[in-house]
Amino acid sequence: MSPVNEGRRRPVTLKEVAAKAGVSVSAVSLVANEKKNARIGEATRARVLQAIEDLGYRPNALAKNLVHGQSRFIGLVADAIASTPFAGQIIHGAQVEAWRRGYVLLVANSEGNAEAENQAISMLLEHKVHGILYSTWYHRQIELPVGLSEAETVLVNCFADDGPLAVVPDEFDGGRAAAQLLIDAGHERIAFINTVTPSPAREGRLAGYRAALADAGIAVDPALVLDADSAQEGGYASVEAVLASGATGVCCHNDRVAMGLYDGLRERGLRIPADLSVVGFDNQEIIAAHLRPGLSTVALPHYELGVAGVRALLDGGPEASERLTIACPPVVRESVRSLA
Amino acid sequence: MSPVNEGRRRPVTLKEVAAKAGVSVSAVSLVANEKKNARIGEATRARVLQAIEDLGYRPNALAKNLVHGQSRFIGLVADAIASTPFAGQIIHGAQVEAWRRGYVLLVANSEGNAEAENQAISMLLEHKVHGILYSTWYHRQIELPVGLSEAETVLVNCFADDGPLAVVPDEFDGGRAAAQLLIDAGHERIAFINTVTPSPAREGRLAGYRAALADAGIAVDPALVLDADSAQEGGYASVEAVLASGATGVCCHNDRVAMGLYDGLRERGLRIPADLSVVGFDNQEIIAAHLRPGLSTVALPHYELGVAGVRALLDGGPEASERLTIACPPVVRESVRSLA
DNA sequence: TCTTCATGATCAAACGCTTGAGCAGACCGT
DNA sequence: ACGGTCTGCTCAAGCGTTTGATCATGAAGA
Repeated sequence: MSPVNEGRRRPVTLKEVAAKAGVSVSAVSLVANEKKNARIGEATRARVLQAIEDLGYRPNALAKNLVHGQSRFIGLVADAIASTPFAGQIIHGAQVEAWRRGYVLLVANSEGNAEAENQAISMLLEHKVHGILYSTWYHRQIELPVGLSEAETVLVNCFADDGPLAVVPDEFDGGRAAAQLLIDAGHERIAFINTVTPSPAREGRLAGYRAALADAGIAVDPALVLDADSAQEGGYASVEAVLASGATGVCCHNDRVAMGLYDGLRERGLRIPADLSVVGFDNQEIIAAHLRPGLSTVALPHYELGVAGVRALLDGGPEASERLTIACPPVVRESVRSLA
Repeated sequence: MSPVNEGRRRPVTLKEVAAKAGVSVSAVSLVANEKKNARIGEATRARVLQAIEDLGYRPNALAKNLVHGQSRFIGLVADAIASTPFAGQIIHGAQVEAWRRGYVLLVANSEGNAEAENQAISMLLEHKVHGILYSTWYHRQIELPVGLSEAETVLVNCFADDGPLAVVPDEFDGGRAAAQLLIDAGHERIAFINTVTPSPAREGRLAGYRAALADAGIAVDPALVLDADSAQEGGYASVEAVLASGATGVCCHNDRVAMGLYDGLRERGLRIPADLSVVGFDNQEIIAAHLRPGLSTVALPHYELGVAGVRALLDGGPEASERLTIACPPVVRESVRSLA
């Protein structure tokens, strides 16, 4: 057995500490938890502390929870931990906030599989989680899994009819912010490459774009709203249309579309932002920060969604069936040319 | 209170089920767990099952664990859940394998902060995890956090001197596979853009590349091994050098470098793979699959690392201080031109 | 009729911890 | 000298389970 594998016997219990210190279990418990109004003499306290130290005692969180009738667990079920950094950011945000309040995250992923999902939820319930955060990697409407009704639930990045409180990104505001980036730079003919798959992102961002133009006194030309697949290929395929539209700037449905657009433009020998200003959406680090030129975009607040989710769960937050929207802040890089 | 918030009172216990069914707690326990050699009559069993159903009883996993003296938890500490999809894939792999064996993942992230990390480990220990998976988002050597010695540990995607068993990607094999992709296509003058920061990836992949060339009877020309920053910018900056080297194919230290290289080549009006064949490393989905043309690369087996980590933890696996290497399989797309 | 002996179910202890109640002794005031 | 108050600590019940030991019942075997 290697050196590092030493010392891993059965965990030390309160009882053992008590024996070693020559006091009762209660006394040790009192000392270990630094109970305010526990009356323990200095000498005894010191002896107990010493014993705890010597034995390397670690409280048993499970037993503690049992006594208190409530665990310090928060369950988080995600549908796609692996595929994108998005879920990771939600997890991270939830993690940090949960910890801050003395809670621990129990992570389960359902990877789109309904059965796995039910199992996951069952498992969370059996661990008597304080509540459950149900999250999706892209903002969408969901069918609420039945098991969820057994626990306090908050939906993160998704929502359901008649469902519990949902924490979602403010797509409208994001769309507006994206367009505003171009408007502020003096653009007036601004195209919008939207995705074809219906979603809150599709409708919300477009509406935001329209609102921004309207507010700026720019007429919304339907010819400037283009359809495309929401991946790189879609952006690439839209180059012709964008150029034909006579736009000087374009908002893309997401960063991947923008990336495809970059490719297509470059192939035609056009430069960004000299020949066309481009704005993305999502602020997907690996893309946005490293395209040439850096892509100005609007961030999807995944981390904040996680934080807000935990907060809503623990604090009660707004009533069920409501939506709590989180702002999508613009991120300025170099893909927008100022016409001023 | 909304409809979905109903019915969330204190969880139903065995005792309540027993009362409802008119039997003892033991009987219910026996039925609920389908104990093989428990002698319970058909009638009673049915009655109990009915009561369980009616009351919506869920066993309390915490209490179960208490009795058994061991929890079904596996702790996973990661250093960068949020930033890349890599950690997500490790988590996912670990999740799936843990579940398969009836374990649950307790995820903690340290985000590089030593104090947070110690807290995280403490928390895991207090929850009496069965073992801990300590993972990093890129393959590297680490200083083993002290707390880890208190639990069975497996390092994932990292290793330590005198540390516990480490599960890591086989960089050497990966480097070889990358080069082989070009060799098989008939290339003989193959460049290698390596990173400048020392790491197992840097040394391992290069060694693999050399070995592949040697095996193919191709002399290794030091002038073909280039240095670059390991992000898009590095690849972009290497274009000149690669072209000057007279190489017909190039292995990049990672997909991001390849992405930068794509950019640089395109700016010079050169086509991939017609003018230059490119091979990446990492198989970062969002990049590799969507570049134009699709990037042939070598996959980093993060998912498998997670799976193998859990397996090693639960099955004992090889001795401590050893390394378990996981293969990096090539992923063929369209960035390599066949010279045959 | 009186042991056996399955069968069906219950008892009670234990897991590690918390906590209100209780108890012995020291100290105070009268 | 005696009740009262404080201090320092222990008791014991209880959290929701599991499980080996135990017990009551009726049927089979002698």
